[in-house]
Amino acid sequence: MHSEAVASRSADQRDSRESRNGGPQLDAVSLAIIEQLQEDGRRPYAAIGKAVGLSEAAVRQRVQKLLDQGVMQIVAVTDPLTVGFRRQAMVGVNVEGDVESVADALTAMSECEYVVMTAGSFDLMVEVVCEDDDHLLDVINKRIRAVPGVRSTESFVYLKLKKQTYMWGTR
Amino acid sequence: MHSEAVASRSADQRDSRESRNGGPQLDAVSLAIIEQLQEDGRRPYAAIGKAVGLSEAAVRQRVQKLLDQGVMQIVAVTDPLTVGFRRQAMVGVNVEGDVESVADALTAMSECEYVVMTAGSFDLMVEVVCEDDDHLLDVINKRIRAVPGVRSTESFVYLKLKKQTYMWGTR
DNA sequence: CTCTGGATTGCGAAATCCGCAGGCTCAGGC
DNA sequence: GCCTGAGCCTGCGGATTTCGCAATCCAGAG
Repeated sequence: MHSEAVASRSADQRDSRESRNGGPQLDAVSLAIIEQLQEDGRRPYAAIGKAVGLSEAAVRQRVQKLLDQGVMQIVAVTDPLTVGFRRQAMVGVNVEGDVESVADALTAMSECEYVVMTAGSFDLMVEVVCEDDDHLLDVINKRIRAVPGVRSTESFVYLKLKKQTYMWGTR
Repeated sequence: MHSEAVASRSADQRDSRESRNGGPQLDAVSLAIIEQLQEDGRRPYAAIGKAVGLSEAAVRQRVQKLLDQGVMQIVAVTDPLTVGFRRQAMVGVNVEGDVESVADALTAMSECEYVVMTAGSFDLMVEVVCEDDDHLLDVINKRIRAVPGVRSTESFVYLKLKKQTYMWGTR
């Protein structure tokens, strides 16, 4: 019962996307479903179906597939300050040797919330979340710098978080 | 709706010791509830209640309060690469004059997912999410650098996202 | 044309969500 | 002591949602 124009356009996007990253294809309907769940992760399937033009069962099946494929996850996110983590920092890391193995080592540390390999004057950027200054100092100087291959680090302690959204996939 | 509540809540508060904790303190039970919802944002209230030792209705009331207070939000999060945003970058910004007004200007840009004021060799760090290289180039060189007060920028283009968790409040 | 595999739909049963009334505890005022 | 109100929890019935499954649709291959 729904728009065939959307379906044909999604075929084009599927081809171009798949050639880039080989990941699972997302058509316009799945994107709309994700958008709904980015507004409210507990929105009922029937309400989502009404919004995107699908039956409740179809939405449920697609959501389950998106979760199984790891395309999205539905989770609670919190403001770190209100749950007792008073010090955050972005840490730029320079590596000699294999960058990926260093990234894996940092990924294994629970204080590292966010690890990304970058091009530029840093090889890695890492966001660390700590309870206080001592904890932060310990993580940066004793844990991160102790990883084999880490040549140097530069820290940017957070003073104020101005914006943090989860609207990936929309716009 | 108001999905940026978490970040915007602490926006206009200063260095009062009390306001640093932002909202209300969380007891162990609320923390346990958050932990449950960080594993699965759609977990039924009854199952959460069984895990934390509360009735279904009590869990429901607490969750609603945590959402209303902006302590947490339940949302779908995705890997930007799999939903069509192929270029991301962290941008360090140096500012002359009022840092906060520059931060507000960047916050208003939809491509800026994440804006934080920092101490260190950058005054601001901004995460930018774009569809392609042209888009990224345009945002950095034409939009960000055009903001009054921006002295210089340095970009770190993302090569590979290694870790992205939402486990704040656990550990 | 037929067949096949994937996606969607409809529907009944089970589970969950929701609002509300009532009970319990703890401070604070009289 | 006694009362009162706020805050939190529990129990419960009805409305809503989720779940599993069989049937249907549809495009593409043979």
